[in-house]
Amino acid sequence: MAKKTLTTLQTIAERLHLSVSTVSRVLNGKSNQYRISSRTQQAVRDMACQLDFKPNQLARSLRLRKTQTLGLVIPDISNPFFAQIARSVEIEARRHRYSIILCDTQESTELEIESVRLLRSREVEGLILLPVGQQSKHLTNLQTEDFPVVIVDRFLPDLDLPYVASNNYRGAYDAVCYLVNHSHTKIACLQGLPGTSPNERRVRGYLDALQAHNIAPDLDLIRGDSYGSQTGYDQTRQLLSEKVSVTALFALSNLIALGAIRALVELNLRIGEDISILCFDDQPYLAYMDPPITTVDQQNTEMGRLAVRLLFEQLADETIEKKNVLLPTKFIERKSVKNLCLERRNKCTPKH
Amino acid sequence: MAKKTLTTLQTIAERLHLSVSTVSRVLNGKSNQYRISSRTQQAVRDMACQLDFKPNQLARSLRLRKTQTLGLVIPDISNPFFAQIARSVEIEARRHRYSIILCDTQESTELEIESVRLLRSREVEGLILLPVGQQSKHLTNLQTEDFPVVIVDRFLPDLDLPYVASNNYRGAYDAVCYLVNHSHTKIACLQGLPGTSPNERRVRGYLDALQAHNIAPDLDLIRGDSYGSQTGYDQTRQLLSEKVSVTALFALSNLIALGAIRALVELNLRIGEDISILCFDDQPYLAYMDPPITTVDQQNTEMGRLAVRLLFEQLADETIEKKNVLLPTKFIERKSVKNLCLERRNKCTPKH
DNA sequence: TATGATTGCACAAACGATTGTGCATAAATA
DNA sequence: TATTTATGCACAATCGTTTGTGCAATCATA
Repeated sequence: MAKKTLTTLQTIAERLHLSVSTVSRVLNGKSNQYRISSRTQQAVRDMACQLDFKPNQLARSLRLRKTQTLGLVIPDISNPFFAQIARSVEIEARRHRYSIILCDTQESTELEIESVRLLRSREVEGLILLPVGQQSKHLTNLQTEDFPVVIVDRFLPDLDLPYVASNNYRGAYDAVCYLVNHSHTKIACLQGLPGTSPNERRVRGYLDALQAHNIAPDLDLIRGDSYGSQTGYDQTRQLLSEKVSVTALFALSNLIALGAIRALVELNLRIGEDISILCFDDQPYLAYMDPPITTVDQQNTEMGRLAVRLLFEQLADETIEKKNVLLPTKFIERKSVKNLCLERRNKCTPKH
Repeated sequence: MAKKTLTTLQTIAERLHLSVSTVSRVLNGKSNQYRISSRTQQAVRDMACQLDFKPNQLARSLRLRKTQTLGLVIPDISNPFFAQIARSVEIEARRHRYSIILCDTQESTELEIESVRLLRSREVEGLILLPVGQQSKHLTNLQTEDFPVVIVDRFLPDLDLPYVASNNYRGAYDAVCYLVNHSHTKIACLQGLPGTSPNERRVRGYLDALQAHNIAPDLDLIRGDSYGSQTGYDQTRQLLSEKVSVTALFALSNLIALGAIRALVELNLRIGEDISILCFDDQPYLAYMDPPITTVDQQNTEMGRLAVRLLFEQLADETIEKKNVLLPTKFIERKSVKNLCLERRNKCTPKH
């Protein structure tokens, strides 16, 4: 028997010969404020429980102008890096009794635009936005209209919105220093999507680290155009057919590394011996590869949590100054980088 | 300048000296039905565009009793297996102009109960539910109240709700046949969470495959109690310290496999040589391990898509008979299983 | 016994959209 | 010209909540 007539305040009110307002007040804990007798209170609560009353959040939100909902816009939820962030966002939001509407933009700016519009149409109170990152025009609205939003991971230079991201520059800088300290000088950089901030910052870190060690960067060693594994594979094959002298690969994402590794295996190159590799984004499996891959880990969980926290600060206090946060990365040394010459050890400190 | 007074139908109506109803009808394409002059139509459209009118979906949903929203309840969105399903659910839902409210239950039945309640309170039109899977009491409500829902991955025996899952039995059966055909007889089964349907079906497939080959199953070779990597590690160490004769490990999830692999490496056992391993859930990285791991792949994307499709069938036609779907798995042969004896090759067909 | 304070609740207006019905004015027909 | 029909829109109810205000009935006080 489907109970098709859903329970509302009205249902309860009628059964008890009360008004909806009274019922509402009781269930919202405003009994004292409005002097509802404890007999009535009990009756209302009992009936609500008996009928399994679930308040209609739509009506509530409409009236209150508060939806207790955040929008989460993400380029690809199946990417573990993003999924980890999504998880901590959801958990942190739930702690505040907020729900998450999820939009996967499939790395398409068009879908991103549509998603933001949709979410605003659904009256989310704020947005956690992981932008595709190559365009920002559509986001300036958010800025000018002062809509609560926190940008995560990829931020956009000409946009003054609060963001939280890894300190990609520093992470890359340190990683390359590590390579150099292991006597690598011919280091290829397998980059992700050019024009996106993590990529640009990492490339910059790569270049600066080289220069800090008086190694003239060879721009031809910077290859690639996406964070995916196919790029890693293609570029590695291409590169090694041209530049046989490369001794190390610096992959700017774990997927790129995965592709590169496949190429290396096909080329019968032993990782950590014939060629070294080091990549961004630690993932559980990287510790189990043979050899285990040395990585630059990002604090994904912290990133999500912090984003939500910054967003709530905006919601609570509209005049708060917009903060930007760069989270430190963590270098995880494993066995994929060979020390070419144990003698040589330089000091290494970043420029910025 | 924050435009704090948001644009509503009223705003447009006032500016044009029209009624809200007229504006609403124009924007909903009912101009002809209600004979709105084309001059008025144009004016309304222009003004809506000029003011960047975004219809308040709350109000709309409340009135229409349709939220165009589905709830997605998932045990752990950071698990790539679930994340892939989530992605295809989101994409398929969006194709139908539906949004997804995401709830991560953190593998807790309690949070699952709370989530279902919350989502119903938010008036989602249906649920895609990946249950924690060991309790079903709280889900019988959905059944008796005839609330649209599709269960994914883990289904519950005493619950008559439509589900979509992999054919775990067949997948496991085939996998074990493969092991047996490679002359393994001492095969350990590193299981996931007992009591959950995928686990039970896989274990059943494992047992049946052994018996089909006249190998008496040793129940002591079935170990473990969770889908995580720690279990894989612990159980593998424990097992190999007791049962040195085991020649192959059948891991019921990729994370379990990962843990097992770590243990094997620590024990200086060469995978595919000293010991063989085979696992459920293909993931990109498994092809890049050394050696590449042979797996039973599940059609995650298809699972998500199908779940949404079944849900929409329910929404469209309430009298439709509830379908259950088992998707075939795909065996992916790589190099982690050694053929102990090239001579021996048995025929192998499943019992069910 | 008036008067005032207190108790306990109901009425009604919002929130922003949709939609059945009604009512002018204009055009078409008799 | 009188009547019908068509045109073009407005009015008001509704979805389920929340909340400011009002108003009886009861109680305490003078």
